[in-house]
Amino acid sequence: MTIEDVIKSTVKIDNPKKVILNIMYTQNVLQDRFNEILKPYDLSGEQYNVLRILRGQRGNPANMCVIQERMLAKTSNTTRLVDKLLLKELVTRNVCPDNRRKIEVLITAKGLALLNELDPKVDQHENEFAQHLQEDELEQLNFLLEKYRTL
Amino acid sequence: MTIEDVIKSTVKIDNPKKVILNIMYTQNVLQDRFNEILKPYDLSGEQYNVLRILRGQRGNPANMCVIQERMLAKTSNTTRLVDKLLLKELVTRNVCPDNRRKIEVLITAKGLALLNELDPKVDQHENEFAQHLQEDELEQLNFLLEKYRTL
DNA sequence: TTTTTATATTTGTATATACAAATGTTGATG
DNA sequence: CATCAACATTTGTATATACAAATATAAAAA
Repeated sequence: MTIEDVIKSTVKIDNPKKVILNIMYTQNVLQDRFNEILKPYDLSGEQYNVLRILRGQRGNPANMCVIQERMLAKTSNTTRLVDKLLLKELVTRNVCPDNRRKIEVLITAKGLALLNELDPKVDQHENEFAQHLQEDELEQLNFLLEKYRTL
Repeated sequence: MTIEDVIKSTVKIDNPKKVILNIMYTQNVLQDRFNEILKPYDLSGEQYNVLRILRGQRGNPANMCVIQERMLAKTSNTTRLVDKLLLKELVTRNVCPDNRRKIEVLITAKGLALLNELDPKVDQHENEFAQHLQEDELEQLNFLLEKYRTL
Protein backbone atom coordinates (compact mmCIF):
# COMPACT_ATOMS: atom_id res chain seq x y z
CA MET A 1 0.00 0.00 0.00
CA THR A 2 1.50 3.32 -1.02
CA ILE A 3 1.43 6.26 1.36
CA GLU A 4 -0.99 8.06 -0.99
CA ASP A 5 -3.51 5.28 -0.38
CA VAL A 6 -2.92 5.40 3.35
CA ILE A 7 -3.77 9.07 3.65
CA LYS A 8 -6.30 8.89 0.77
CA SER A 9 -4.48 11.55 -1.21
CA THR A 10 -5.53 12.10 -4.80
CA VAL A 11 -2.79 14.59 -5.61
CA LYS A 12 0.78 13.61 -6.36
CA ILE A 13 3.19 14.03 -3.43
CA ASP A 14 6.84 14.80 -4.12
CA ASN A 15 9.58 12.52 -2.85
CA PRO A 16 10.83 14.64 0.06
CA LYS A 17 7.30 14.86 1.50
CA LYS A 18 6.64 11.22 0.75
CA VAL A 19 9.72 10.08 2.63
CA ILE A 20 8.58 11.92 5.74
CA LEU A 21 5.08 10.52 5.52
CA ASN A 22 6.40 7.02 4.91
CA ILE A 23 8.76 7.18 7.88
CA MET A 24 6.09 8.60 10.20
CA TYR A 25 3.47 6.12 9.09
CA THR A 26 5.72 3.08 9.10
CA GLN A 27 6.83 3.92 12.62
CA ASN A 28 3.17 4.14 13.60
CA VAL A 29 2.41 0.73 12.15
CA LEU A 30 5.43 -0.81 13.86
CA GLN A 31 4.62 0.79 17.19
CA ASP A 32 0.94 -0.21 17.14
CA ARG A 33 1.91 -3.79 16.37
CA PHE A 34 4.58 -3.82 19.04
CA ASN A 35 2.22 -2.40 21.65
CA GLU A 36 -0.18 -5.24 20.88
CA ILE A 37 2.56 -7.74 21.66
CA LEU A 38 3.48 -6.03 24.91
CA LYS A 39 -0.05 -5.39 26.09
CA PRO A 40 -0.66 -8.81 27.70
CA TYR A 41 2.51 -8.26 29.70
CA ASP A 42 1.43 -4.80 30.86
CA LEU A 43 4.57 -3.14 29.49
CA SER A 44 4.82 -0.02 27.37
CA GLY A 45 7.29 0.17 24.51
CA GLU A 46 9.58 2.49 26.43
CA GLN A 47 9.45 0.31 29.53
CA TYR A 48 10.50 -2.66 27.42
CA ASN A 49 13.25 -0.56 25.95
CA VAL A 50 14.61 0.29 29.39
CA LEU A 51 14.59 -3.37 30.37
CA ARG A 52 16.55 -4.18 27.21
CA ILE A 53 19.12 -1.53 28.03
CA LEU A 54 19.47 -2.93 31.55
CA ARG A 55 19.92 -6.48 30.29
CA GLY A 56 22.58 -5.16 27.93
CA GLN A 57 24.56 -4.08 30.98
CA ARG A 58 25.20 -7.75 31.83
CA GLY A 59 25.06 -7.36 35.58
CA ASN A 60 26.48 -3.86 35.79
CA PRO A 61 24.09 -1.23 37.08
CA ALA A 62 23.09 1.66 34.84
CA ASN A 63 22.65 5.24 35.95
CA MET A 64 19.61 7.23 34.94
CA CYS A 65 21.65 9.29 32.49
CA VAL A 66 23.10 6.18 30.88
CA ILE A 67 19.60 4.80 30.37
CA GLN A 68 18.48 8.16 29.03
CA GLU A 69 21.19 8.42 26.42
CA ARG A 70 20.58 4.89 25.15
CA MET A 71 16.88 5.40 24.64
CA LEU A 72 15.52 6.21 21.23
CA ALA A 73 13.12 8.87 22.51
CA LYS A 74 15.53 11.26 24.13
CA THR A 75 12.74 13.21 25.82
CA SER A 76 11.24 10.39 27.87
CA ASN A 77 11.16 10.73 31.61
CA THR A 78 13.49 8.04 32.84
CA THR A 79 12.67 8.48 36.52
CA ARG A 80 9.01 7.67 36.00
CA LEU A 81 9.71 4.82 33.62
CA VAL A 82 11.96 3.23 36.22
CA ASP A 83 9.27 3.91 38.88
CA LYS A 84 6.86 1.77 36.91
CA LEU A 85 9.36 -1.03 36.48
CA LEU A 86 10.19 -0.87 40.17
CA LEU A 87 6.52 -1.31 41.11
CA LYS A 88 6.43 -4.47 39.01
CA GLU A 89 9.67 -5.62 40.66
CA LEU A 90 11.41 -5.85 37.30
CA VAL A 91 14.29 -3.62 38.42
CA THR A 92 16.01 -2.42 41.60
CA ARG A 93 17.08 1.14 42.29
CA ASN A 94 19.81 2.25 44.69
CA VAL A 95 21.82 5.37 45.34
CA CYS A 96 25.35 4.96 44.03
CA PRO A 97 27.74 4.79 47.01
CA ASP A 98 30.62 6.49 45.14
CA ASN A 99 28.55 9.42 43.95
CA ARG A 100 25.32 10.01 45.76
CA ARG A 101 23.91 12.10 42.92
CA LYS A 102 23.72 8.98 40.83
CA ILE A 103 21.27 6.14 40.93
CA GLU A 104 22.12 2.55 40.11
CA VAL A 105 19.41 0.65 38.31
CA LEU A 106 19.61 -3.11 37.87
CA ILE A 107 17.31 -5.59 36.18
CA THR A 108 16.00 -8.32 38.50
CA ALA A 109 15.69 -12.06 37.82
CA LYS A 110 11.99 -11.44 37.29
CA GLY A 111 12.82 -8.78 34.73
CA LEU A 112 15.23 -11.05 32.91
CA ALA A 113 12.68 -13.85 32.89
CA LEU A 114 10.09 -11.53 31.39
CA LEU A 115 12.49 -10.48 28.63
CA ASN A 116 13.29 -14.12 27.97
CA GLU A 117 9.64 -14.88 27.55
CA LEU A 118 9.23 -11.93 25.21
CA ASP A 119 12.32 -12.60 23.08
CA PRO A 120 10.73 -15.01 20.61
CA LYS A 121 7.66 -12.83 20.18
CA VAL A 122 9.79 -9.77 19.56
CA ASP A 123 11.96 -11.66 17.10
CA GLN A 124 8.89 -12.82 15.27
CA HIS A 125 7.55 -9.28 15.16
CA GLU A 126 10.81 -7.99 13.72
CA ASN A 127 10.96 -10.71 11.10
CA GLU A 128 7.30 -10.39 10.18
CA PHE A 129 8.11 -7.09 8.49
CA ALA A 130 11.72 -7.78 7.55
CA GLN A 131 10.76 -10.82 5.52
CA HIS A 132 9.11 -8.58 2.95
CA LEU A 133 12.60 -7.51 1.96
CA GLN A 134 15.71 -9.32 0.76
CA GLU A 135 18.82 -9.14 2.93
CA ASP A 136 20.44 -6.59 0.60
CA GLU A 137 17.28 -4.49 0.62
CA LEU A 138 17.31 -4.41 4.43
CA GLU A 139 20.90 -3.31 4.28
CA GLN A 140 20.06 -0.62 1.74
CA LEU A 141 17.13 0.59 3.86
CA ASN A 142 19.39 0.97 6.87
CA PHE A 143 21.96 2.79 4.80
CA LEU A 144 19.41 5.21 3.35
CA LEU A 145 17.75 5.98 6.71
CA GLU A 146 21.09 6.69 8.35
CA LYS A 147 22.21 8.88 5.46
CA TYR A 148 18.85 10.62 5.37
CA ARG A 149 18.74 11.71 8.99
CA THR A 150 22.40 12.52 9.57
CA LEU A 151 23.24 16.22 9.47
CA MET B 1 25.66 8.47 12.58
CA THR B 2 24.78 4.78 12.62
CA ILE B 3 22.02 3.51 14.87
CA GLU B 4 24.60 1.62 16.90
CA ASP B 5 26.22 4.92 17.83
CA VAL B 6 22.86 6.46 18.65
CA ILE B 7 22.00 3.81 21.22
CA LYS B 8 25.63 3.32 22.22
CA SER B 9 25.55 -0.35 21.35
CA THR B 10 28.83 -2.22 21.27
CA VAL B 11 27.40 -5.47 19.96
CA LYS B 12 26.48 -6.05 16.33
CA ILE B 13 22.76 -5.73 15.57
CA ASP B 14 21.24 -7.75 12.76
CA ASN B 15 19.48 -6.06 9.86
CA PRO B 16 15.86 -6.79 10.84
CA LYS B 17 16.41 -5.25 14.29
CA LYS B 18 18.42 -2.41 12.83
CA VAL B 19 15.67 -1.46 10.40
CA ILE B 20 13.19 -1.14 13.24
CA LEU B 21 15.56 0.93 15.35
CA ASN B 22 16.39 3.14 12.39
CA ILE B 23 12.75 3.75 11.54
CA MET B 24 11.80 4.47 15.16
CA TYR B 25 14.75 6.75 15.73
CA THR B 26 14.50 8.62 12.44
CA GLN B 27 10.84 9.30 13.12
CA ASN B 28 11.84 10.66 16.52
CA VAL B 29 14.40 13.00 15.01
CA LEU B 30 11.91 14.21 12.40
CA GLN B 31 9.18 14.73 14.95
CA ASP B 32 11.37 16.59 17.43
CA ARG B 33 12.55 18.91 14.66
CA PHE B 34 9.02 19.43 13.39
CA ASN B 35 7.70 20.21 16.86
CA GLU B 36 10.37 22.88 17.17
CA ILE B 37 9.08 24.52 14.02
CA LEU B 38 5.47 24.40 15.18
CA LYS B 39 6.13 25.47 18.74
CA PRO B 40 6.14 29.26 18.13
CA TYR B 41 2.74 28.82 16.50
CA ASP B 42 1.34 26.85 19.42
CA LEU B 43 0.38 23.91 17.23
CA SER B 44 1.07 20.23 17.82
CA GLY B 45 2.07 17.98 14.93
CA GLU B 46 -1.33 16.30 14.86
CA GLN B 47 -3.13 19.64 14.94
CA TYR B 48 -1.09 20.77 11.96
CA ASN B 49 -1.92 17.52 10.24
CA VAL B 50 -5.64 18.07 10.69
CA LEU B 51 -5.36 21.59 9.27
CA ARG B 52 -3.56 20.16 6.25
CA ILE B 53 -6.29 17.62 5.71
CA LEU B 54 -8.93 20.35 5.92
CA ARG B 55 -7.09 22.55 3.44
CA GLY B 56 -6.92 19.55 1.12
CA GLN B 57 -10.73 19.52 1.08
CA ARG B 58 -10.67 22.78 -0.94
CA GLY B 59 -13.74 24.31 0.62
CA ASN B 60 -15.65 21.09 1.23
CA PRO B 61 -16.24 20.23 4.86
CA ALA B 62 -14.74 17.07 6.32
CA ASN B 63 -16.47 14.77 8.78
CA MET B 64 -14.69 13.54 11.86
CA CYS B 65 -14.33 10.06 10.41
CA VAL B 66 -12.86 11.43 7.17
CA ILE B 67 -10.27 13.35 9.15
CA GLN B 68 -9.59 10.27 11.23
CA GLU B 69 -8.92 8.01 8.28
CA ARG B 70 -6.57 10.49 6.65
CA MET B 71 -4.43 10.92 9.72
CA LEU B 72 -1.22 9.01 10.09
CA ALA B 73 -1.79 8.12 13.72
CA LYS B 74 -5.02 6.23 13.48
CA THR B 75 -5.53 6.24 17.24
CA SER B 76 -5.61 10.00 17.79
CA ASN B 77 -8.70 11.50 19.27
CA THR B 78 -10.11 13.65 16.50
CA THR B 79 -12.80 15.30 18.62
CA ARG B 80 -10.27 16.76 21.00
CA LEU B 81 -7.88 17.79 18.28
CA VAL B 82 -10.68 19.70 16.56
CA ASP B 83 -11.67 21.19 19.95
CA LYS B 84 -8.23 22.73 20.23
CA LEU B 85 -8.34 24.11 16.70
CA LEU B 86 -11.80 25.52 17.34
CA LEU B 87 -10.57 27.39 20.42
CA LYS B 88 -7.91 29.03 18.27
CA GLU B 89 -10.54 29.82 15.62
CA LEU B 90 -8.64 27.89 12.99
CA VAL B 91 -11.68 25.73 12.10
CA THR B 92 -15.46 25.76 12.35
CA ARG B 93 -17.61 22.83 13.43
CA ASN B 94 -21.27 22.25 12.57
CA VAL B 95 -23.72 19.39 12.67
CA CYS B 96 -24.32 18.05 9.18
CA PRO B 97 -27.92 18.91 8.16
CA ASP B 98 -28.34 15.76 6.03
CA ASN B 99 -27.15 13.38 8.71
CA ARG B 100 -27.16 14.73 12.21
CA ARG B 101 -24.75 12.07 13.42
CA LYS B 102 -22.06 13.70 11.36
CA ILE B 103 -20.06 16.85 12.01
CA GLU B 104 -18.81 19.15 9.31
CA VAL B 105 -15.42 20.66 9.99
CA LEU B 106 -14.07 23.49 7.85
CA ILE B 107 -10.81 25.41 7.95
CA THR B 108 -11.23 29.17 8.48
CA ALA B 109 -9.44 32.00 6.70
CA LYS B 110 -7.31 32.33 9.82
CA GLY B 111 -6.43 28.64 9.57
CA LEU B 112 -5.52 28.95 5.91
CA ALA B 113 -3.39 32.02 6.64
CA LEU B 114 -1.53 30.12 9.35
CA LEU B 115 -0.82 27.23 6.98
CA ASN B 116 0.39 29.69 4.36
CA GLU B 117 2.78 31.19 6.81
CA LEU B 118 4.03 27.74 7.79
CA ASP B 119 4.39 26.37 4.25
CA PRO B 120 7.89 27.66 3.53
CA LYS B 121 9.15 26.55 6.95
CA VAL B 122 7.69 23.08 6.48
CA ASP B 123 9.15 22.81 2.98
CA GLN B 124 12.52 23.81 4.31
CA HIS B 125 12.25 21.21 7.05
CA GLU B 126 11.42 18.51 4.55
CA ASN B 127 14.25 19.45 2.26
CA GLU B 128 16.74 19.81 5.07
CA PHE B 129 16.75 16.03 5.42
CA ALA B 130 15.88 15.10 1.85
CA GLN B 131 18.92 16.91 0.50
CA HIS B 132 21.16 14.30 2.07
CA LEU B 133 19.91 11.91 -0.58
CA GLN B 134 19.83 11.93 -4.39
CA GLU B 135 16.45 11.91 -6.10
CA ASP B 136 16.76 8.23 -6.98
CA GLU B 137 17.73 7.42 -3.40
CA LEU B 138 14.61 9.16 -2.11
CA GLU B 139 12.59 7.13 -4.56
CA GLN B 140 14.29 3.94 -3.42
CA LEU B 141 13.71 4.81 0.24
CA ASN B 142 10.00 5.29 -0.40
CA PHE B 143 9.84 2.04 -2.30
CA LEU B 144 11.59 0.08 0.44
CA LEU B 145 9.50 1.55 3.28
CA GLU B 146 6.27 0.77 1.47
CA LYS B 147 7.39 -2.74 0.65
CA TYR B 148 8.66 -3.25 4.18
CA ARG B 149 5.48 -2.36 5.99
CA THR B 150 2.92 -3.84 3.64
CA LEU B 151 1.49 -7.17 4.68
C1' DT C 1 -44.06 0.81 14.12
C1' DT C 2 -41.14 -1.10 17.45
C1' DT C 3 -36.78 -3.29 17.94
C1' DT C 4 -32.22 -4.18 16.50
C1' DT C 5 -28.09 -3.14 14.39
C1' DA C 6 -24.81 -0.09 12.50
C1' DT C 7 -22.69 4.37 12.28
C1' DA C 8 -20.66 8.79 14.03
C1' DT C 9 -19.07 11.20 17.58
C1' DT C 10 -18.16 12.37 22.39
C1' DT C 11 -16.79 11.58 27.04
C1' DG C 12 -14.33 9.43 31.03
C1' DT C 13 -10.34 7.91 32.81
C1' DA C 14 -5.93 6.24 33.35
C1' DT C 15 -1.50 6.69 31.72
C1' DA C 16 2.21 8.93 29.08
C1' DT C 17 4.73 12.84 27.46
C1' DA C 18 7.01 17.43 27.29
C1' DC C 19 9.40 20.59 29.58
C1' DA C 20 10.47 23.84 33.20
C1' DA C 21 11.66 24.29 37.93
C1' DA C 22 13.31 22.36 42.18
C1' DT C 23 16.36 19.42 44.90
C1' DG C 24 20.46 17.45 46.34
C1' DT C 25 25.36 16.45 45.50
C1' DT C 26 29.96 17.13 43.85
C1' DG C 27 33.92 19.56 42.21
C1' DA C 28 36.24 23.88 41.35
C1' DT C 29 37.67 28.57 42.69
C1' DG C 30 38.83 32.27 45.58
C1' DC D 1 36.23 26.55 54.17
C1' DA D 2 32.63 29.26 51.81
C1' DT D 3 30.69 30.12 47.44
C1' DC D 4 29.57 29.04 42.89
C1' DA D 5 28.99 26.34 38.94
C1' DA D 6 28.10 21.88 37.06
C1' DC D 7 25.87 17.60 37.31
C1' DA D 8 22.24 13.93 38.24
C1' DT D 9 17.87 13.17 39.30
C1' DT D 10 13.17 14.24 40.78
C1' DT D 11 8.95 16.73 40.87
C1' DG D 12 5.13 19.75 39.20
C1' DT D 13 2.06 20.71 35.84
C1' DA D 14 -0.12 21.08 31.65
C1' DT D 15 -1.16 18.68 27.70
C1' DA D 16 -1.56 14.49 24.84
C1' DT D 17 -2.62 9.73 24.09
C1' DA D 18 -4.94 5.18 24.35
C1' DC D 19 -8.90 2.93 24.72
C1' DA D 20 -13.32 1.64 26.61
C1' DA D 21 -17.90 3.16 27.44
C1' DA D 22 -21.63 6.27 26.59
C1' DT D 23 -24.62 8.98 23.67
C1' DA D 24 -27.13 10.13 19.64
C1' DT D 25 -28.81 9.27 15.13
C1' DA D 26 -29.96 6.59 11.10
C1' DA D 27 -30.96 2.48 8.59
C1' DA D 28 -32.60 -2.22 8.51
C1' DA D 29 -35.36 -6.00 10.17
C1' DA D 30 -39.21 -8.05 12.43
